[in-house]
Amino acid sequence: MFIQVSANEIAAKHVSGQLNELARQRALWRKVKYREGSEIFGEAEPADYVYQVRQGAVRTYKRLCDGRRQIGAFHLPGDIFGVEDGEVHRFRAEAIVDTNLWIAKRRSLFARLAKGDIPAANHVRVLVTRTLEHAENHLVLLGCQNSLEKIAAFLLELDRRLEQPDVMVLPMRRCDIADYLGTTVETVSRALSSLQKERILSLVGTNHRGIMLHDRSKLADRVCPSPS
Amino acid sequence: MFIQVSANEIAAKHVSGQLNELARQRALWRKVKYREGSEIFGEAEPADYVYQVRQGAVRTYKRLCDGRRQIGAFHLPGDIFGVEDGEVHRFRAEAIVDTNLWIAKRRSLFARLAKGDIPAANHVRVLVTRTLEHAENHLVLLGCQNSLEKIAAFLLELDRRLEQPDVMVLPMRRCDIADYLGTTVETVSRALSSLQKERILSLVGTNHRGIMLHDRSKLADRVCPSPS
DNA sequence: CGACTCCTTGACAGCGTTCAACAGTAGTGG
DNA sequence: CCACTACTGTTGAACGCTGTCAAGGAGTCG
Repeated sequence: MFIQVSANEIAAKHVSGQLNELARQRALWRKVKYREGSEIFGEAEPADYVYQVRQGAVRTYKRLCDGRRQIGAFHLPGDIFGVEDGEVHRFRAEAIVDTNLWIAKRRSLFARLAKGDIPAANHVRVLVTRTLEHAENHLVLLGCQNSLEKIAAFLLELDRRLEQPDVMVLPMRRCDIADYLGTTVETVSRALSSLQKERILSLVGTNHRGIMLHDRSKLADRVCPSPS
Repeated sequence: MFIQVSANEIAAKHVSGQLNELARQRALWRKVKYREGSEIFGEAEPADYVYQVRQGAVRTYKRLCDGRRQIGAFHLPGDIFGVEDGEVHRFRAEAIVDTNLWIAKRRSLFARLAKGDIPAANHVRVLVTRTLEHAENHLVLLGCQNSLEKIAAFLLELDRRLEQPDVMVLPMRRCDIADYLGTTVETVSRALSSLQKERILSLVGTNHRGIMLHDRSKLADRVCPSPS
């Protein structure tokens, strides 16, 4: 759901043992490239494949009839997405930047489930559960947090997943962040500027896609941890 | 996630075949009663049991350190909840009113998974997937909808699940609705009053817990459907 | 009856959205 | 090389939705 930018290729450490096992059987997987902005699968489309990001980044989202959009997750190198229990996808998936994926026929995977392939079944359950856990935390963020807290939580999560790089380079635009956090580009921009004024971070590079965190503990103070 | 109020006992039609199969094996299940407001399980507590609502209603939620609360779901008669893939619960569960549950030892269920009980594994996957699907729709509601749309969506979902009763009686308080929708009691109250002024619904009964929908299509106009 | 809880309503302020203008960069073509 | 366009992000100003605070009504319970 977050970005791997410090390295373009996925790092083995980011793939759990179980996922590794699932992905290791390369006979199942096929390589596919998607250009920036192109659709990987649509909402209510048949869920015929399972995807793993190798390079680049993916956003999954739902859209309301009047154009409003809610991004459910960002998928980064190593992440597996598109695993559904039903016949169709409930989200639309697009490449945020030029992206390389591995895709696997879903039927071949589910055929193994039907045959009683317990490890395969467990893998699917783990993947779905991980997705659920992320969605649950996202609910709290959308329902309880104000705009500064949302941005802080977003940055900290990103920072954690990238293992605190010196500079994290966001592959997504401000409007993607806004639609992920349930706010607007202007609010995202103002929050980042505000944090920069407080010397908590620096915005660097083209379009300020790069972010340097100077004071992670101050940033953490801005977001309320989940346990009561 | 919504309330069964027209009948106190669960109706068979509300339990899918698969869930029925899981629940039918009563040898596994034990009956437990919870008083209004009492805790069924806590956040980060060991997930030793699986629960099915027989009578009453349950809320599951997370709380931030300063007291803010996000209700993830309401569980009604027939609903199974507390199924986790990990060792601990990620939500806290409380009885909204006096509630009767059936509980099953989780280990006995997961023992069957480990032994290669494919139907049992599928049941768990279906349950988790159903929870995920609800959470995904909830994300859109929290991230994209304004207060009137949230209330309208809430009411319509409730109405659908109750199969359009003449009067639906909410087991939850306004503050529960507010924390479910990411808003406040006052906003919930104002939205309901506003819809009543427009003759779309009537509030009846003690504490206005009863709601009669007069014009479901007008109410549906208030909420934007998900497909683009 | 009094105390309590829950809900509603009003007044007001503030956060965040909306609208608008502008800066910086990349890409294109003369 | 520069002009032009397109795109992204930033910032300012004004508005409005929603949160906050406060008061009061209605029902419940001891």
